Amino acid sequence: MEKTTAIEALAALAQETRLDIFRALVEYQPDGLPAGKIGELLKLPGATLSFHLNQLKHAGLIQSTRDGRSLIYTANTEAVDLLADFLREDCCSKSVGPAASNSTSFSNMG
Amino acid sequence: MEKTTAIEALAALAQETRLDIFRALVEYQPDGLPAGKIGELLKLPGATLSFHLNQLKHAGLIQSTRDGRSLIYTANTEAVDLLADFLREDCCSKSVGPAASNSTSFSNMG
DNA sequence: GCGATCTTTCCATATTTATAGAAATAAGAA
DNA sequence: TTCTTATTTCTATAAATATGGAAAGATCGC
Repeated sequence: MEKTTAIEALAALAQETRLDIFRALVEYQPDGLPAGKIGELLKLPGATLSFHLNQLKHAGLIQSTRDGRSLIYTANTEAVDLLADFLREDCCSKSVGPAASNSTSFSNMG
Repeated sequence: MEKTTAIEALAALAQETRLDIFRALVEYQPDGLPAGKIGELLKLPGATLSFHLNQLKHAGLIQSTRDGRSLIYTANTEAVDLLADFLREDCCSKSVGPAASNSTSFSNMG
């Protein structure tokens, strides 16, 4: 996962309203929810909701399909899994770096 | 992990400069780096660096210890692991919720 | 087409976050 | 104590993000 992609996903989830929206969509997997229902559940005015849905969509965390007058939003849980992988592997996991002077070096193993 | 704690950690990492700082500290685990060295590596003015270090510290992602005139910062990789766990488990993992009408229901298993 | 419903975009405004120079604080050295 | 180095806090400012009313765009039923 690209660093910039990860930052966008992190930023998208680093906001209470959006995290709540996303969790609601995860809860209603795999059917998803129409925008109006989300706004009803979380008591959000249309414009505010739409703004946050857009952020989540741009970050690749949700997608939408039209069903008549409604837009059904669904969570892309795979994107979250990739983000978790990024945090653990590409980004921030424990590793022995240049300045390491740890006493439990395994440099003469195998 | 609390939702608010997770949001603070997500917000802390959702910013390029801070993510870079954190990654540098992970790379220099477990010794860490003095603030000045971080600023030198990432070419950041003191005040800007200090601002971001503070954000990361408040989010529980790094900590500091004094060594003479220097403050040595170290990454708290465990916090990132907990954040990754939160994303996978408490928050956003695939699950069958209230509205689920999936055709691969296991309701009459076992 | 017209009205009703669902949702988005437009817009103004409020709030939060980032940037960085300058002054202040902390600690060791002379 | 005074100087030097390392870092933070103060302060102002710029930039990005969030909020929500009002208008506009889609879609359906009549």
